[in-house]
Amino acid sequence: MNRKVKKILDLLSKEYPNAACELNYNTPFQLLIATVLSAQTTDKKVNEVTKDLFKKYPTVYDFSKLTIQELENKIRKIGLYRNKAKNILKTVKILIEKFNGEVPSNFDDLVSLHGVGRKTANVILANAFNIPTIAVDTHVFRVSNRIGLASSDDVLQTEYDLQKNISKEEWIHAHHLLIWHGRNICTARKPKCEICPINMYCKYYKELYDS
DNA sequence: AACTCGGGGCA
DNA sequence: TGCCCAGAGTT
Repeated sequence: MNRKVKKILDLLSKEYPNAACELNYNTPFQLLIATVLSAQTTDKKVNEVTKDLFKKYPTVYDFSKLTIQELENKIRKIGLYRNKAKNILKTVKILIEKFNGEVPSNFDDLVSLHGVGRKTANVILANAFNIPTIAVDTHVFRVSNRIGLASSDDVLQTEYDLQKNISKEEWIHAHHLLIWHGRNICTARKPKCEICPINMYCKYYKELYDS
């Protein structure tokens, strides 16, 4: 990892010691469901729904007994609930029929599931299977672009592949730091550059300051 | 590349 | 009220 990246992550870590993924789950399957649900919404909302859902339907086999209408009703307070309910039940069927009821632990199988794209697959690989990767969502992408850390998620992935000096846990923490930073400080509109702890390293802020 | 899904939170 | 959101699928 290059020096600038490390310095930026150190600063963020010091500034936001409690930044972390807040999704509630106990198993890879529950993480899969929670992550599919989390698209275009917040962890807080997802947890409100999954708390009751995972208590009554903890496993993939429990989910397989749900009808589409039942699942829609249970996740209705989250947006996009029709698509998500449909995708989840399709995925549950595939997990049972093709993957012996287990969540697959490789990228290609994960993205073959309904409702699971590149970002969700990486979240599952990193958090459930201890596999080095990083999920690039809109926040990570935006923050990375602004500070000149990377111009694409592939570059961020490469950054991770190249460095072997920090643990997976540290890198996942770094990932959550970037997301937290993107949601709260480095927002898409009206970013709070004046209180940003890493503005001295930021290409976006420098251009703003120069103009 | 553009469009759609979407209820709820917040200004 | 209007705007926006820890994406993915379709056209």
